Amino acid sequence: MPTNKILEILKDFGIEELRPPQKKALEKGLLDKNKNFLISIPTASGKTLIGEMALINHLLDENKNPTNKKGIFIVPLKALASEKYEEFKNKYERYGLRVALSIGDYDEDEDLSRYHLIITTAEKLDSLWRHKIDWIDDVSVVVVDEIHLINDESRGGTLEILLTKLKKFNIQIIGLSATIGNPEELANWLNAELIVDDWRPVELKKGIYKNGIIEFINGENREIKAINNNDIYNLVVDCVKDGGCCIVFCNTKRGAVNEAKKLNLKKFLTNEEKRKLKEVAEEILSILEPPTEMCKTLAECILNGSAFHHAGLTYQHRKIVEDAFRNKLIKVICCTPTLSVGLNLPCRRAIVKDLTRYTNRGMRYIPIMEIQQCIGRAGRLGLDPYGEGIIVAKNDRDYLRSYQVLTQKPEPIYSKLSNQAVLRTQLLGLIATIEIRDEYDLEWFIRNTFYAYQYGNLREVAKNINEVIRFLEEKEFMIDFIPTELGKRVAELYIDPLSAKYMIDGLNEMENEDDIYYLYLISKTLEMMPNLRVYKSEELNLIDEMENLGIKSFEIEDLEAFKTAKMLYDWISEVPEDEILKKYKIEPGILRYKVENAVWLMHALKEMAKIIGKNSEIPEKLEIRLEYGAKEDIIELLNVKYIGRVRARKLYNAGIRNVEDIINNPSKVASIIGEKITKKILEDLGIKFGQQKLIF
DNA sequence: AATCCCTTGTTCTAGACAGCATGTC
DNA sequence: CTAGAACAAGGGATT
Repeated sequence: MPTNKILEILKDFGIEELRPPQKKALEKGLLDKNKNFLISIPTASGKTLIGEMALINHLLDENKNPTNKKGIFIVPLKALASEKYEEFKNKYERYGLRVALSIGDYDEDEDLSRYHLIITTAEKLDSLWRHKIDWIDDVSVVVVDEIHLINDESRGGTLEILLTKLKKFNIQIIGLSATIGNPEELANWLNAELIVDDWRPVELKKGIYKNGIIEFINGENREIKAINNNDIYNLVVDCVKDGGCCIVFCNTKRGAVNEAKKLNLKKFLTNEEKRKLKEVAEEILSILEPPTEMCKTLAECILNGSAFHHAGLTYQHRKIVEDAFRNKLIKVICCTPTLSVGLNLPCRRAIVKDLTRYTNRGMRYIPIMEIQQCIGRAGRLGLDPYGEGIIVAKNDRDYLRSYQVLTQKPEPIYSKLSNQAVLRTQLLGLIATIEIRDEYDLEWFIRNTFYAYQYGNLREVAKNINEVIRFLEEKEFMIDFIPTELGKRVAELYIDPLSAKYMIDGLNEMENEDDIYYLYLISKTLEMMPNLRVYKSEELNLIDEMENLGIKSFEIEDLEAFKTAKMLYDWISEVPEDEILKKYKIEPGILRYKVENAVWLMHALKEMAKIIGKNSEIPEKLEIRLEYGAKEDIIELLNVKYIGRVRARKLYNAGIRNVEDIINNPSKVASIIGEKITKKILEDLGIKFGQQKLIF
């Protein structure tokens, strides 16, 4: 497809002129379908559009009709996938392209072969691959957003293996990356043309704030009027009173909340804004019934024109905060790294409060790349004359580091394939899908990884790999590179083989069938880490309870797993959410996250039980109970569409205990949960019953 | 004896991907 | 390498 055809399509969405990096990519042969690309340019400078041009080039023909080739767009977050899905659907369905979203908890359609453009995550694509996708040969282009995530300790290895697999096919790969230290290396490995550029649509002024003055890297200085002795407050007010808005990046959730509390901007709000903010605050309080402490704090901040944003918020909370910020109602968001990746949420002034962060190896500097991505948030196209990225330096050491961060190039990225958990999961995946059938395949595959490309010497990784291979063989996931039934199933379930082994051992050694024991088994897996912290005062009680269940090991990790199991038990016992949160000292978002993981792992445990011939009924029940957070007696009601834990409990207490009761007492049901919903439920059931009759 | 102030000790720390089933005239 | 806030506990002085 010639370039001008692409430009014509872009005009359909109002894009008249390309930006410099986009032009550069075209000049270097982006539309040559056999040429891979690595695009390393700043946030918000039009990376995605480069990927889109490549997609259009493959998916549409001269007459703007589908070519029936496939394109895949890989993003790092589910939230981002949903956002892109909506965007692409709006843009490309008019040409007859069928767009699908395929992420963990949501599938557009089981049969993705009918779609042209698939939006997904690396893990999901990997998982699809394990379930044997038959359409991979139709794929002719893959765009990988935030490809530098290959550097991520826990998830990078998966992306790397996926890319290594994709490279074997005749597929054009377009990697989109933030600015990184060693783009050449990554590009060479990908056999890709490299585009590096620092062009930005809005100028970014980088500066360090110290002693009441912002010193910009370009030499300018700006004195900040001190209203009080809170540096962040003064910086925020300085921006907000000119009609701007800010994002403050913090290194802890508590820090983000505390900063947000201190930023009272009432003085700068119009009455109209105050009224609307009140509505937003009420919306926040309506998410959870009753509202938790966190909800109340957030609502109070919002009345002041500020907000916090971190993993403790539920998705609904986050969405409300993000939207209110986009609508310029909320003037400042104090956040953890939740906002440093992905999401399009620009501001006029991005403030970095902390340069270090606590890790499992103690306090460490936050990578230059991450901070550059944070400050890259500054500058709203068409709204701000320029963006300001400011680091707050508390002392001389901070000042030096800030200067480094703002002027030096980011760290190089490194393969994280040495991560044992990733290696176990990935090698089993490759063996289960018969992509690796013997030692030669294995060696050949490893040689093609980024790891091998970077380190050359394979001796170190060979040791790791042999260990994993031995483990897989010993635990009967495979015999002589032939996957066993167990191995295949574990690969499909997408759990760490080590977790599968824990589960199987646990099921075999089980002395009783208490619900809590099953919850304990899944809490012991790596996938559930980190577990809840156990305080000294709790230890003896926990050990006591564990002994009664026949658990014999009382390492601190075991106690933590058991405490987590107890929390999950409370969840499925319908203990009110706010009570659970208080008791275990966590926030709503974290509870949801834990529960989501637990549902997945309980499903895996059920499958493990089936495979080794153990009772799978209890895990099956627990899976449903975890999903809804409910007791056993209302499971049947929960299986009915439109009935969740609250409606089910109401109905149950009123004597409606199963599907039959619903059908026989529609008016009673309607009086409890409303007529509209009852009608919907009956409609749904009617169809189901029709099908059942056919079977009889 | 109750209260207050200051010092010392202790605790705690970011984020977020993955599974589904169901046989068959 | 590259921490610092928040809170609890304890000691001593003051009222």
